[in-house]
Amino acid sequence: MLEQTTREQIVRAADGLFYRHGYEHTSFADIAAAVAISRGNFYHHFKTKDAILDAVISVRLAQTREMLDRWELDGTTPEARIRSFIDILIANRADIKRYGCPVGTLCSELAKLGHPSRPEANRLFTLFRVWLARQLTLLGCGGDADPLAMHLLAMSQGVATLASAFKDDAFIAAEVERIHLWLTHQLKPRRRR
Amino acid sequence: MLEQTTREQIVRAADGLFYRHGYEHTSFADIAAAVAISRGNFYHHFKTKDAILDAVISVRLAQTREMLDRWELDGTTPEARIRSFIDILIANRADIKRYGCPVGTLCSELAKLGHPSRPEANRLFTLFRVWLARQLTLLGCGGDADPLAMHLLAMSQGVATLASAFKDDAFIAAEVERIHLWLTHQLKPRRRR
DNA sequence: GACCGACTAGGACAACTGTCCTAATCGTCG
DNA sequence: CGACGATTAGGACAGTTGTCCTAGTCGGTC
Repeated sequence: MLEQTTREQIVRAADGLFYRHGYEHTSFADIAAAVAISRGNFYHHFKTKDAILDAVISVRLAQTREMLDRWELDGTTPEARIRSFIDILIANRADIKRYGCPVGTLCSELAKLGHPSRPEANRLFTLFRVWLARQLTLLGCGGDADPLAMHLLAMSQGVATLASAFKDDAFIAAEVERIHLWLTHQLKPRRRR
Repeated sequence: MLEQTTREQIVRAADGLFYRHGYEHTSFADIAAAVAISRGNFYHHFKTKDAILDAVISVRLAQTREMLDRWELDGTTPEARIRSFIDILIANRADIKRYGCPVGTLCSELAKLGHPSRPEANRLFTLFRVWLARQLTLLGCGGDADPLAMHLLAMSQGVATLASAFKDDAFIAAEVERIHLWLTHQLKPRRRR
């Protein structure tokens, strides 16, 4: 952890810059400056800008899988795990207010650029989608699990977009509470049947 | 309508390109090529790229006001007007699947660029926000009108983001139905009190 | 000590960016 | 007709972009 290879440093710096400034608005020079290496050295590790993007996406995919696994272990019930997902809006609210959701904004940008790595970025969404659907299936949602997972994803994306536009903490808190309530209402009737 | 000034043509072309390819990814050359004029002529109408963006935003603001006014006239009840808003997700689904919401994606991009016109772009959101809040107030939502308006905006933004990522018509239809249902449930208890 | 691959620095390269200038053309009005 | 402002074309300009090359340094292996 203390010692990082140059390649890891590059990916980490690019990850942050892509999130904060966007993929296209981040140049080779920006990343090289952030890591304090020369552009020549840079080229030795990554031949093209797209290659860096691919590396960043694959790191994000790995980190997301880790996070979902952690929630799987820490949450005693599927319901608690889903609530972990909902609460990232609170935990990351400072960054979300400034730069939006890292997944949503990246996918949106790559869509507009018509970038070949777009499908790879979308897998970040799919990761959350199937994980949420699995938790919902465990709760007995059956065939509705996937639509409900998509609905949860959509709500969190919407909150992130508006939180970034209006920079409103109270709005985030209110929406998160609303989503928690929605989940409660969604589950209660199923238990009684 | 048949005869357009060069300036209007430029703004219209820039509007479309900013939506489809993003602001930063659209160059002077792209816009000039779309209107089939020289870059020199271009400069005669707009001194800077930011000036074009400002013109595009102000046109979008005007068009949005027009649309809201039309809904105001066409919708016999506040409820019907709100449902007009919800249904734009259906009406514009083809573009939304490809490029996302014109308002949300522009605001997100300008946020990452730290662009000075960001507040102006956010006014697009505010237009919808206060309009929805007014309709909800008319329905007797009182102090909850603004939070409910924000919730409606958030849901539509979330649907647009995921629709663009997954390109799924059925998802859009299901979410729109869900939002309509939410509105119904939101209003019924208030009428009885 | 000789050697070799991994790593690094610095800069070259053409293409493109937004910006700006100059000269020519156009339609309109006196 | 002559004059004038609005419009247009074409290109110059410096700066930046992603890409690539060459030369040098370093650490470890025969």
